[in-house]
Amino acid sequence: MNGRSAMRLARLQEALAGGGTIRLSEAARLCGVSEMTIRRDVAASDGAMVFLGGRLVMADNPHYAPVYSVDEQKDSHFLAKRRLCERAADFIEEGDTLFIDCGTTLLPLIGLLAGRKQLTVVTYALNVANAVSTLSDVRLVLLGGVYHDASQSFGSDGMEEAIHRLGINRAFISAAGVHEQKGVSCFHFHEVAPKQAAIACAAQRLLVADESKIGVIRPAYFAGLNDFDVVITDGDMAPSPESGGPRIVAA
Amino acid sequence: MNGRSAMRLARLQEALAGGGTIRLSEAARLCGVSEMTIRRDVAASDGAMVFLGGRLVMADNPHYAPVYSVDEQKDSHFLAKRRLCERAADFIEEGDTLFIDCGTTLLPLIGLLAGRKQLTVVTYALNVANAVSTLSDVRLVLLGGVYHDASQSFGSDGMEEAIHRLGINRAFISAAGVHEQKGVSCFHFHEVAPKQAAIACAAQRLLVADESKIGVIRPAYFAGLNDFDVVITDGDMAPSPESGGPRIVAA
DNA sequence: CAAGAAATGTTGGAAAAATAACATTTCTTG
DNA sequence: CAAGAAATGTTATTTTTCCAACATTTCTTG
Repeated sequence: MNGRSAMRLARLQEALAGGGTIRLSEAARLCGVSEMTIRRDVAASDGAMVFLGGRLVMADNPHYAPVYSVDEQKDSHFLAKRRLCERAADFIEEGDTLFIDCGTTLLPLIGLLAGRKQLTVVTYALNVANAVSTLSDVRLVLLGGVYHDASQSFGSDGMEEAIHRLGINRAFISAAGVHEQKGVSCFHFHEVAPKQAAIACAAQRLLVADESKIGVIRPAYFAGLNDFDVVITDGDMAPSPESGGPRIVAA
Repeated sequence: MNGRSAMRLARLQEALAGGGTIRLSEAARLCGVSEMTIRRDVAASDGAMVFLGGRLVMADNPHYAPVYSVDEQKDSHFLAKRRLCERAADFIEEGDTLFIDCGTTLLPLIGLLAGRKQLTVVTYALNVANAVSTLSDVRLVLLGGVYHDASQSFGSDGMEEAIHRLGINRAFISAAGVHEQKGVSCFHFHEVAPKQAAIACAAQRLLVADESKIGVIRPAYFAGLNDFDVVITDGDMAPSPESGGPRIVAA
């Protein structure tokens, strides 16, 4: 890549910063070069932008929209997650206020909310909020704060309190690690407070985790298995022997 | 459109709810029909989804909406807004904490923040937050609450207080109406509180409005012209005669 | 300023996507 | 269940996008 090429790329990236696409022809005109040069610029760049049917788009940085793509196997567990979310959606009732955790596990759940009546979704995740914001008939409450890139979510001091002020029927919680003895954990410590607050005040607590999480321990512990009413998973989990443990739903 | 077709469309829409795209071939496989049928489904539908270079996308996904488009003229003021934002960006200094208002006027400003050091952006708008979230070197604080579709922004009781707890150097405020006598106004009442709070505590207050807003009055009044230190516009605005009025910057 | 290198433009053909036309299957309905 | 209609599949054609090859221009550097 050369200096002028970098300038052009920066200019285009600027134009795309607010989202959206630019036609190749317009990009060329905007930069005062031929279309071929724009193509070459983009091809030689770091992949921040890509062409999609003659239009220039910001590449799917995971910060925005995860691409559903089976053959490209970007997310090998997508189909599993979808199945899990279908099971999870069965628990939802009309008029519910749902807490939906961050991560990609619960994203397919959003699609299943379309058409349901009188739902409210509470979340602290940007990707979840974006998905819900497109559903005109679902109310969205986003718990704000400082943005954390790694988990596409927000954290703040007041979040715990904010959650307690809401009446949450069902909390759908995701996790990076689920261990029979060592409990449920995630990667990022700022997720602990909102997760715990949601678990503390929701009428029903549902843990959703695909098999890759089962038997795994991650740095930030946030709950024991018994803190959940339902565990939805496609992994190996022995049904609780004694009463009092969560109900295990296989997907 | 027929029943099964509607089912397929719903299924695809579900898959796209989390954002992203589906290849035509995958969509066909997902629905168990040929690619041609999917094409026909989408063509006969209400336009909620569109094809973009062999991929299916939600039409309202701002990530894939055409931004700069001469023939499609979706936003005739795009170039003007870009110019305004270039002027606005001149005021930004290293280490600043910026309040950025909702709407589309200030969106091009985000692109101009890339590469600047030590910036923090405070906003209550989802589209602004999405744009900022892609900039790895800019800190983002999103003020959450209940989502309002019309302005793609959030509103909550505690927002005023939350803003007052932040140290804001510069507030970039947009408006739907700017009137010499009747002051500055917007469409939605929930925007009034955050705008006023930002104006109240920012060290520098900048109003950014293209010519279509000048001389216009909208339902929700939120400030007088004298509450601003700088007004950046490409419209007709007489420079303040007496001292004390805002500095007018033409773009 | 000449020679070489790098960048950009132009052109033509390969690949992919969009569309049209027609064949086949599936669904109604009497 | 036969006839017609609707839906879907298949194939061919057109259009568009993509890419490689070569031509031209612009930039370096001695």
